[in-house]
Amino acid sequence: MSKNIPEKITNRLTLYHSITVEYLEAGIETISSPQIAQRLGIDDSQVRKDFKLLNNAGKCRVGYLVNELKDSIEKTLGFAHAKDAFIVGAGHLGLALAKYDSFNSYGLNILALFDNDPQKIDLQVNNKQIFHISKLPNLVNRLGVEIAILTVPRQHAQAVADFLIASNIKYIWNFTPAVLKVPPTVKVWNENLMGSFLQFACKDII
Amino acid sequence: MSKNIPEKITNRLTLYHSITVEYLEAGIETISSPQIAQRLGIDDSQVRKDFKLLNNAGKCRVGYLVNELKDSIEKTLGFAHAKDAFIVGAGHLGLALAKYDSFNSYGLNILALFDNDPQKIDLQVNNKQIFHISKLPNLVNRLGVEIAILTVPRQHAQAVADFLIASNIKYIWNFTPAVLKVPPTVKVWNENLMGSFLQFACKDII
DNA sequence: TTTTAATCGTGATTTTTTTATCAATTTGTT
DNA sequence: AACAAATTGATAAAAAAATCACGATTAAAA
Repeated sequence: MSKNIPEKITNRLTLYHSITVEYLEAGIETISSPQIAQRLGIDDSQVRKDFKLLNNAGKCRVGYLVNELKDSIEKTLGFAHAKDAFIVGAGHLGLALAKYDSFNSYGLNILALFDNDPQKIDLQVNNKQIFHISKLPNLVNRLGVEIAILTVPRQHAQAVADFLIASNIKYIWNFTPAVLKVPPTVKVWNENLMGSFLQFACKDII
Repeated sequence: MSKNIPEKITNRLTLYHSITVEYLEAGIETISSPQIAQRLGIDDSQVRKDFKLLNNAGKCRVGYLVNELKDSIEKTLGFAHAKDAFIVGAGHLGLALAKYDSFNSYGLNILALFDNDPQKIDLQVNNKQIFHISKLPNLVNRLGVEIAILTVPRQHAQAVADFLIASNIKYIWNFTPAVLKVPPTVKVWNENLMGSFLQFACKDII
């Protein structure tokens, strides 16, 4: 799956996907590229070009079948290949992500949370247990989990990341503002909330 | 601020900024473009090109002064121009964002939260009060707030957005997976968490 | 002092992404 | 049945972004 689709296209595909979900719920069966383009404020030929990746023909004067479109986006983006992950840091953000059920339908399976606060240990969030961080290495190895979602405070981010790496975690989805130092064998994906906001803010809010 | 800096560059600038914060804390006074580039896995000439935007000369064989770099990134990205915002939806994600103090230093000032759950009304989070959503239109006008951070469940996203727009909100930072329908006078910034994850996942986790 | 190696600044080149264009097709309308 | 309008698919053109390449500069080492 996924011959390394560029970020921008992946991003647009997920937006198209959200729109297909909405159309299906509304009982609408077809959708056209200009409709989608207008909704997202982009060019309609861009939409059609993206759809070429999906091997999914449209029909002149009608558009695309919403359900086929949705399925092929899911197939192309690999929603089906569920990947297991741990959330590290059971603060509000960690809990919010644990409760975010969309993850599941997008192929991300949160198995458990970890924290170092004794008060939180053994609580359940959305059917996922919170463990003490010391239990992580063992569980990583037993369950073969490779992905960690890092939601600890910035000051602890690097130390916790080092611990995750020593425990065999291979992919870190980093929600902290720290820029992690990792060996080349480990991949980091920075969520960078502030960067996202500033992109927004710099556009035209002065 | 900001003569409309492209998204990608803004994003990199915030990453550079995080690194300068870290270097300052470690007491390191200079940093070179290859150092930064290696850390982020990008090309060093890219870093230097980005820095040209900052009007901030480096020194051959030495690099850039960390504190100057930090200041000019902050100036260029407009951290100083604080913008007020409301969080709409006091679930875990809303609370997490309300507690996220970095927002402040990046020029985003969260004034209050809103929800429709009577249990939550009047609670305080990080010195910000939770109001009933019905109080929002009045407060928007009294305080002149233009930005709303939308963290309600997907099913309610469009309805709440409509309400925000009717209340004079001009910018919506959308953390829900819904693709909002808004008039051209209103700007939406989609956070699109799943898109972000899939970009990560599609890279090489099969 | 001279040499060496690291780093900057920048122009040229390549690659990627976006936008524009248009013939062909299909549906609904007259 | 003929026509008008909307939409696809494909290609070409334009714009934007990333990478390469290299001379100039500077700090440290020989």
